[in-house]
Amino acid sequence: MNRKTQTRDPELTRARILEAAEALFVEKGFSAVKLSELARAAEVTKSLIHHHFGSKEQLWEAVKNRAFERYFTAQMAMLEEAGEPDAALLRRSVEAYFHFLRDNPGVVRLFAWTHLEGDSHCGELDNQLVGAGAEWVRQTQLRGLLRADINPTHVIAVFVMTCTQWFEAKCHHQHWPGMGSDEAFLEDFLKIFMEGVTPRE
Amino acid sequence: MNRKTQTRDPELTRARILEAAEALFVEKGFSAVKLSELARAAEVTKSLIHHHFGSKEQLWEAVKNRAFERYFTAQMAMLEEAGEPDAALLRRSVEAYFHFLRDNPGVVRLFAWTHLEGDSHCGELDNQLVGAGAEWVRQTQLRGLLRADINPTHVIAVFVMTCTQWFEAKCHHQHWPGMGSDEAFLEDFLKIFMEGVTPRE
DNA sequence: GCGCTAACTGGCCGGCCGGTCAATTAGCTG
DNA sequence: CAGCTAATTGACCGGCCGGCCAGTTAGCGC
Repeated sequence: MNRKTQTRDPELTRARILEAAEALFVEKGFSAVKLSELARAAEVTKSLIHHHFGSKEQLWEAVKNRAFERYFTAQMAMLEEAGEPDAALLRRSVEAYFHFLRDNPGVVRLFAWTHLEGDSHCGELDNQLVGAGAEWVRQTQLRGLLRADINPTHVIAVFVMTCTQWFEAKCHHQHWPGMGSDEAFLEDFLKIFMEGVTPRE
Repeated sequence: MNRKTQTRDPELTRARILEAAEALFVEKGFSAVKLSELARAAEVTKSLIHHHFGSKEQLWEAVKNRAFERYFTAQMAMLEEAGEPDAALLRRSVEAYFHFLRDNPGVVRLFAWTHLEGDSHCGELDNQLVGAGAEWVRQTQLRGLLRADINPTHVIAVFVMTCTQWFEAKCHHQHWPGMGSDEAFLEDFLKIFMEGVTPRE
């Protein structure tokens, strides 16, 4: 509580570097970031970055790991407080995921950079997330509350991908004629999605 | 027909540079590409690149413009050979778009890089594409063949975004447990999507 | 064939990139 | 308080980046 008025504080230094690095990497991607500007932004010498993280690449890995860890634990927490597997749960999951991405634009961009690098690490990370989600869908299908003729993983994938792309490509489609707000789009997507996964009477 | 055995051919040189540049930019993004490697790949001197395109930035713009032009005209062609506005047309449009992206992975990656740059140029380009598509949806809604309580632009957006993200984030979700092939996913997506936009009896 | 334009070449440049290193010193251990 | 570890500094490095320029020459109009 009282500490950190010292002149040296390696943990805080690491944190400052990580913070500045995440902001810059999120904005410009790995190769467009210069260590010099990063050092300036973190109010740290370039040498300190190397001292704490070894190289630019290793720092990039550290930034990604930290961010994806946060993403993962946040999703895991949502998952655990879920209730009975039914259509309402699916709807709430979509809403929660959409709003999580809206509130964490950095994660969305990090995912995008990572995809372009072809790095599949982030995908492996949420294997159990998707696995659990798909299992719920399957159970809901068995209870007759969702259409049974659709691969449960695909159900998860469809809403994850739509939400992700909405925020990832915002600059692309936000000026399309007739395009609505975040909430208006979410509502329309849910109309289509929920109707599409619900069994006919 | 016979020409191009000459020692000089500016058009072919430009084309060679554009070709090599597109391949490299698609793979690595703007800032990770070095003019030296690009020159080597195009079998051209670095000076020649500057001679024909001015700067690295201008070359990047030229590459994007050319690619998006191709995308635009291809979509426009599809649009013109469409028939009566009904649900079947919508389904065929989704299939056509999905397969176009599958067959043009470079375009998908260029879009992704462009989105991360925050460049909205590509979005403005297909304003009329989306406008026309939304208008069709609206007409189909008026004829009672699609649900009328959904913003037509959002209908277009949902399938465009799902298709795009499927290919953009392939490395992310291709190893998810239970994930199917391109065609299996498309089929399931169409089940959800078409059912979701069709009016109840 | 003559001359002009522009395609093309090779050498060069200033700057800054990521990274290293030796020296300094704060802060903990005993 | 001594002694050690590691956080921190600033000077420095080789390499290569994007870009420039003076000079050469192919091809075309006249």
